[in-house]
Formats: sequence, C-alpha cells, structure tokens
Amino acid sequence: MKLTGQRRTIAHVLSESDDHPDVEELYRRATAVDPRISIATVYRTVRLFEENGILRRRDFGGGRARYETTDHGDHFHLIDVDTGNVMEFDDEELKALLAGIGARMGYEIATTRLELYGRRLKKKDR
Amino acid sequence: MKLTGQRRTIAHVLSESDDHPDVEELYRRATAVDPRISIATVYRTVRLFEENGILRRRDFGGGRARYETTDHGDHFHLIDVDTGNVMEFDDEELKALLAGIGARMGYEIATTRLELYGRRLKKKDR
DNA sequence: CTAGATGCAAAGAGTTTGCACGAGT
DNA sequence: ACTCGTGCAAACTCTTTGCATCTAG
Repeated sequence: MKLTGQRRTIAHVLSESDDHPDVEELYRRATAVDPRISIATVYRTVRLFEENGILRRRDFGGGRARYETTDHGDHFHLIDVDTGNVMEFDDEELKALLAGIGARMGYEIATTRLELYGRRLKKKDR
Repeated sequence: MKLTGQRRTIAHVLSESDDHPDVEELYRRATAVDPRISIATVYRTVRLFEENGILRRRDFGGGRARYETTDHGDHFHLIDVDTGNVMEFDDEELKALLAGIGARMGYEIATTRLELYGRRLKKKDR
C-alpha cells in the first residue's frame, strides 16, 4: 500500500473524526487540508481502508454510506431521529442474547446490524 | 386511492409473496400477470403502499430496497450470508432488553433495525 | 524506472420525475 | 367529465471505472 499524500491526508482526517462521516463530508474535510484531492480518490481510499480493516462502512439509511474507524471496537448505534445525532453503545447481555438466538435458529452469527432510532425522553419522564 | 388494474395486480403479487422482494423482482412478478405495467409504476405503487402502511421498506444492503407486507407484525431478520435467504424471528426478551438500553440512554425507541447475518451451522455443531 | 495512484469525465445502478396520454369513478 | 394514474425517457444521486498522466519507492 503506497503512502501517497492524498492517503495520508484522508487517514489524518479520519483520525480526527469521532463521528460517522459520509464520503462527501470526508471529501470536504480532506480538501480543506489539501485541495488536490478528488472525490474519486476519496471513494477509492475509503474502499481500500475498508478492505484493510481500517474503516468500517455503515449504512444508516439516506442512501449514502458512512464510515467509522475500527479502532474503537465492536458496538451498536442509537440514532436520535430528531437531530440525526449518532451515539454508540455496547452491551454484553445483548450480544449473548443475539448469539443464542442465532444458534437456536441453526446459525453462527457473522455480523450484526443493530440500530435503535429513538427520541430523547423529556426530563420529567427520566 | 384509485384502484387501477396495475395497483390491483401489484397488490395481488404482494399478497402471494412471503419473501422480501425488491422492486425489480416485483416488476418481474407483476408483468408476468399483466405485461402492461412499467417499472416506474411499480416504484410509485410501492411508495404509495408504504405511505399507506401496507408495505414496509427494508434495506438489507446491496443497494436496493426490499419490501414486505406489514400484515404479519413486528419482527427481526436473520440473513444467510451464503444463500441470501432471509428468515424472520421475534423475541420478547430481546425487545425488552433493547427498550431498557434505550431508556438508560435517555431515549424512547421509535424504530429498531436489527439484522443478523450468519452462516448455517454444520450438523455436527448443532 | 515502474507498478500503482490520481484526476477527470463518462458510465452504472437504483430511483424519481416531467409531460402527454389514458383510465377509474 | 375530471382527476388522477401511467408509460416513457430524461434526470438525479451515489458510486465506480477507463484512460492518460503523475508519483512513491
């Protein structure tokens, strides 16, 4: 894997991002650092990084893929339907339950896609 | 909502389908019954039905939307990664756990998207 | 020096839409 | 009749790709 200027820039942008940007957003952030980057390169790089396990592709609907670095492990997402804000969570009991359900159906679970879409509870309800 | 021949045909095809067809597959099945249906009409009808709560749109990846009738209630999906076969399951404990996690994070869950992607266990492992 | 990366624009895939014609109530 | 639906093709959005050029190792 050749370390080009573009790849370095995109990798840097990714390491600074703790949200879940789509390609266009990555392109925006990358060209802000170095304008000599094309959107095609962002697509190609993102795919390369995904193949090398550096990035994980997520699909939260809306037709565009979004990306997150793999370096903070396995987790699920809770999306605020009003703000679009994406939060992460993890739960061992949940993981165990899912694996059990899969096994009961005769399957070994390879990937789980779990997203909760919710609305913030009012203070008085919490 | 005007009951046209095309809509009647598409509705009929849907009622016969217990899988999760995409638009192209619906188009194929519908034109087999009545060839005077265009793909644009299938797209429009599917959207209409979704807005009226008759259909639910699902996205199992692969870039195309897939549809299922809403008349068999709330459930989750297990997708066989080798065959692409989609199975449905339900689990009360799981639902309760998810609601609890949401509440703990200060959210009321509106929608859940949960798909397990797995590989059939070999007989000896089951 | 040379394999591989980039930019650009064109091509793809899935989906939507403008417009004139056609059909349901 | 009059409104709404349909077919067709063009338009749109996101993503990929062919090709000539450039660059890292």
